[in-house]
Amino acid sequence: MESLKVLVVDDEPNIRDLLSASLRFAGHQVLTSPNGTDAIAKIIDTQPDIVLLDVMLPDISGFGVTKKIRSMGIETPILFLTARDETEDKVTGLTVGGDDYVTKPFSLDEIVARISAIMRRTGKDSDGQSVIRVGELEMNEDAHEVTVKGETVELSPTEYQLLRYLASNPNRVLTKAQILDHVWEYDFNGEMGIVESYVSYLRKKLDPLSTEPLIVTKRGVGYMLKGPKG
Amino acid sequence: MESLKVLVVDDEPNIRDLLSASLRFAGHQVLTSPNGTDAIAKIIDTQPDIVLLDVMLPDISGFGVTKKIRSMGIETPILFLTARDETEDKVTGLTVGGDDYVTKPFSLDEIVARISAIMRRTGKDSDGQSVIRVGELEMNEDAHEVTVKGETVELSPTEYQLLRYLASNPNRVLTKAQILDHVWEYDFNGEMGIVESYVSYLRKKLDPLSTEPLIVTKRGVGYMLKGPKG
DNA sequence: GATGATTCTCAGGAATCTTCCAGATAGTTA
DNA sequence: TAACTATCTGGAAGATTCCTGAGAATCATC
Repeated sequence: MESLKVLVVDDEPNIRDLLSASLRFAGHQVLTSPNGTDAIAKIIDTQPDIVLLDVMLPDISGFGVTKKIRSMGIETPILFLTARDETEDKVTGLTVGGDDYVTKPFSLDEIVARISAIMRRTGKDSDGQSVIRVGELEMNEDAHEVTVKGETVELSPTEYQLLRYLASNPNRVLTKAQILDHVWEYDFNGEMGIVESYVSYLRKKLDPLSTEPLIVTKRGVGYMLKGPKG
Repeated sequence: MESLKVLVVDDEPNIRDLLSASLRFAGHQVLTSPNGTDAIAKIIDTQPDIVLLDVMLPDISGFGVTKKIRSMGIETPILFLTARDETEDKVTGLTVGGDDYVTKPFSLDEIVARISAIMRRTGKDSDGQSVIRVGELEMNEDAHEVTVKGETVELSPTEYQLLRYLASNPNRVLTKAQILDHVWEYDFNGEMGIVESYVSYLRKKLDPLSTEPLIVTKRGVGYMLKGPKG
């Protein structure tokens, strides 16, 4: 995916920083805004490619921001950030067009994936690839479908996210800390042993179908998804 | 790697000196700071390329420092230093973006390697090469994979670190004392005989694949990794 | 509500790694 | 050649890391 101009709107500095760092690292240009009024001004002013918009803002709600800019003919796609307890009905009404939403707390990997999905749907992503291919493994992002040598594999949401993170970084060792930070929600405060458990789950599902083990353990370092020419 | 401006933040003078000396020797420009407040000021003031940041500081924690500077839009990558026991459950959020962490006690070689890795990932390293090549030996830093004449060799963490140190200084004799200081953790208080053991382990794994012995003994001096034209 | 899937923790056991030791080997000096 | 020293290497104890099954808690679905 090419570089995008992303506007992050959230009143919590922690969330803004988390997303800024992550998106900048992914190669995007990031602008931030702490409230609705400022956000509207920045959207008009800087014309971002996509807006990450918290629904609950101190002044104007994310809903209000959307109405405002849409009424001005600005069609920038929006990825809403909502608290989990806010009713789904309220949110689904918002996600017209290419928009989408994620619930807090989210995982960073999920945000990046959703942004890619939106850019694909709105056709603003030139080299948009919805299929991740690593050797015998294939992940169809649109269909959320995983196959190994053509055989479909059923994965739980967390399993899918873990595999996507590994498959996005083939032939590169990822530490358990990195995996935890990318795949699990940012407020997860459990042990790193859960990564081991999920790697175990994935292996049990994937390895029977592949000719050689896909996920290799680098003892003392982390895990790596082995691709061709590795 | 070109010369970097590195800020070392730790309240223990020993650690600061250890890292300073090591990084200066590696050709970097080093600044130090004993606490969080001073660190924030120095980061703003001097704009270092990377910060080595102890998590446990007398005033503001490493996390606090990170939040502060990130909220000011400073995206300098951070390498966190954490005690082993305080880590396991608190890793979440540490490795966001280009950041990384190492546990105390660490080995100096590991610090240098991690810095290189971060610089490669954040693209601030011009001649970023993740592969060390010495004659028939090849070390892929990303995959943590070692090959001799194309054949893969499985190494334990310590074996890998030792070989990396040797391979980073080809055709140059390294004393056992130097090797201990660079490869083993700074609080290691065993004998130098362990270097002999590990050299032996490496030879047993590497020599069967190479056309001539890779590691040569300079009796009374130390060891040397033999490269071409050596 | 009931059922089943999913997430997460925990603990035993397996596998690997680190470290030390001591006897074997090889190089050096008298 | 003999004695001495440095190095090599196999073995073993102990520590660490990883794997995986079992079960509790939570969530989703009917």
